[in-house]
Amino acid sequence: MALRRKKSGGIGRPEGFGYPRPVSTPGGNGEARTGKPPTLRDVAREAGVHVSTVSRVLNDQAAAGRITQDTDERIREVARRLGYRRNSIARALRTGRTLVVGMVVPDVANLYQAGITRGAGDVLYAHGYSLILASTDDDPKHAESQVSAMLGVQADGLLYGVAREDDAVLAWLVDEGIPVVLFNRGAESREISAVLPDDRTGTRLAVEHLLSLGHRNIVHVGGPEDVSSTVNRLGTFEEVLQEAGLRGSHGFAHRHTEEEGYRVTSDLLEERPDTTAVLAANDRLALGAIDAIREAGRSCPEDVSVVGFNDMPYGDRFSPPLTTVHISQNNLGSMAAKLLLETIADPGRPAETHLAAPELVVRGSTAPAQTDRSSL
Amino acid sequence: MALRRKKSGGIGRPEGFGYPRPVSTPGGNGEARTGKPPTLRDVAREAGVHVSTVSRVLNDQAAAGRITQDTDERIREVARRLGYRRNSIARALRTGRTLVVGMVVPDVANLYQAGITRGAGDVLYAHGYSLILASTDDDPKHAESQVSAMLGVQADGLLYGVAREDDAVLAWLVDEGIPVVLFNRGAESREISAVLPDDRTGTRLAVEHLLSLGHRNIVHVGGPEDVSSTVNRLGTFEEVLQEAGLRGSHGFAHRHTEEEGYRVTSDLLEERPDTTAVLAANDRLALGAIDAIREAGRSCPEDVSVVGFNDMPYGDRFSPPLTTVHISQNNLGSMAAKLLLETIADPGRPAETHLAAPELVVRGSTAPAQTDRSSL
DNA sequence: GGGCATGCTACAAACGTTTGTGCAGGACCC
DNA sequence: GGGTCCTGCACAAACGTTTGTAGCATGCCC
Repeated sequence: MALRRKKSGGIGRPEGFGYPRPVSTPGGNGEARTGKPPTLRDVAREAGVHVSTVSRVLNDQAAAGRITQDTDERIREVARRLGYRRNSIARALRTGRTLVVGMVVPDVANLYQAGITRGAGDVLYAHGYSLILASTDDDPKHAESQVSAMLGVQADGLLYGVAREDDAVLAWLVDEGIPVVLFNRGAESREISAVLPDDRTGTRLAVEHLLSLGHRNIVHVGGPEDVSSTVNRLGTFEEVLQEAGLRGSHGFAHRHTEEEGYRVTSDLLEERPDTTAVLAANDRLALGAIDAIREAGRSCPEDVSVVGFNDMPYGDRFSPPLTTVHISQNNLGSMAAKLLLETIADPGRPAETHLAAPELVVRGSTAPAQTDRSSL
Repeated sequence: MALRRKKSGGIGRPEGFGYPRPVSTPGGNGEARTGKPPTLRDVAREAGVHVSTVSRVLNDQAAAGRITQDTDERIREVARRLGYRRNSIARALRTGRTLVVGMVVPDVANLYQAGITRGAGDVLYAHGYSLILASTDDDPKHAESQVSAMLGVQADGLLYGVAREDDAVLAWLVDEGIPVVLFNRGAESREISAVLPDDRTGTRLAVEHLLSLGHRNIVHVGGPEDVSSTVNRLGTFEEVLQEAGLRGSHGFAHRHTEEEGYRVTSDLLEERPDTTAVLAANDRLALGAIDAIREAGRSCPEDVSVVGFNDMPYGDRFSPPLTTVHISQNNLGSMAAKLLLETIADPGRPAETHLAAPELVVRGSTAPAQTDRSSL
């Protein structure tokens, strides 16, 4: 009762605030305002025209001067007075388009993802779309139900950020013919558009940085084995090392969490005690790596350097500040959104893959290798 | 073409993966699969029954044994075979409920908010609802358009996390009679349910901690003036100080950002150079405060202690690790979601306000006050 | 001044569901 | 063995839009 009863001044505010009020101004309209919101029919009746005319006017479909200026204005005025708002459910049913897109991310509570969400959301909203969000915990089992929910609301397209190598959910999506663009992680298929970080360039930057600091015993903490970025980053890691005549060890984390970074790094450190640098596939893993290093009684960056990937927010405030590969989250998100919008508009267009340019940002977690530890 | 053409094995995966495939198995169904997804009518025709029967079966409305076991099974089988999925747009049109709720947060890219989103999302999904998300940048002007978009998709209810004192958008929402529950920030109105951090208790904990460390010259960095938590936190700050026979200065930030925290703290430090502790209304402001302290040539916590509020993720990794008041984001989010669900189910229920219990977590940004600075 | 083009608006059929009600046939009771 | 009740399903009317097409004026041309 409390909610429905209030008609104005609901929270004790003065009259005349600057926001649009779709409901009629008190006393401004003839028919008593029933509980139901006004429909096209109501507006039509009040304006003395047919609903189709109202529909066209309100959709700016007046096209080639099909409707009198006068009628047009009258309809708009009535609509405003009645507080008409289009029922987009009905519209969606009729047009087959919902103007909703779904976005599935590994973890909403991850800062890096949040930036992408932000970038995507901005462009989507600018185009009149709404964004529905789902978080899978980076667990493929969750992905299926989340995606199912999105198809449930008849999303016009999907932004899919949790692709795996043999991704059944993704296959399903493609099967269904719904527009999808991948972000963060790719799929082998070239038939799905994607916007991804440039893993290879980024990793090369990172490894070369480490090499230039004199590090020779470098290990790599990879992400889940069946994720494209893991594969690309590991591949490039080994490649660059090989070019330098070196070899590195690596391990795989099951998930992109600090705990996993800790676990994998601990193992690696035990296996290769002479390690002086670790390249993590992701900032959170890097954080875990730093924990492991400390746990092993060594320090970062004095004894072992760490470099991450993504440049998550606040990375500069950590102790030590994290050296990492920066990817513009906002750009990545907005590029993905734009691509999806284009795909929705023209489902037949060929898929394209965009690579977001990486940038190495050197901070406090990397330092020159101790050239001669025994001399200390 | 790329997207729509593929019918199976889209990304080169082996057959027989473990996920449900709503589309028919190749060759499994008689009628050619046209472009359009199957409807209730298709299922009905195939199963030789009326659509209403199919509808009831698929909605488990078979109620009191109204439908034969046999018919029931046959319908389900056909539905599965045809890959039928309910068109929730049509359903929403008919039922007037969309099973979508909107959530508006100040900033998606804020970790603290992300945790709340997470908590809310989990319970919503568990109840078959989808979550559409909007971020306002903590700018009331954005809020209006975002909320409008949510009403546009006919959300069944709203989780509103950006309430201000004279919040026109909120007033509008209440006017419209749409179920709303506030989180993070309250409104004066007792007619809207809310789940909020217990600002008073939390602030008291924080100030008492500072006092117990011997601090006597404490300043407060508040948030925007027209936000409930700002008012509550400032009020309690002054109250506790007064009980101790002290007085503190304070300033207001326009937004909850590091930049604003920096600005306000700088001003405060200049005004009261003898300050030895700052209580910030929020962790991000606290971070800015630390910046300001350093900029002023002093150090945290040695010269001046800082305590934040919220306990944002990674607060323990900052340098120095942040002493702050912990609020369980997950709980807060899930409580808000539950409350909203109840309100949607019964719009007439009286509003209730829940307070999330705070907990002081002492880390490295606070230290005992230098009892006698001049003696050093 | 009649026919024709043209400008403006109304008609009506969808879109895919849900759900109150109607109607058979069979079982049960007396 | 007939009435009554239940069981199991079908009918049809919405929900609020959009949009192809029809229709009716009016103005213009010849």
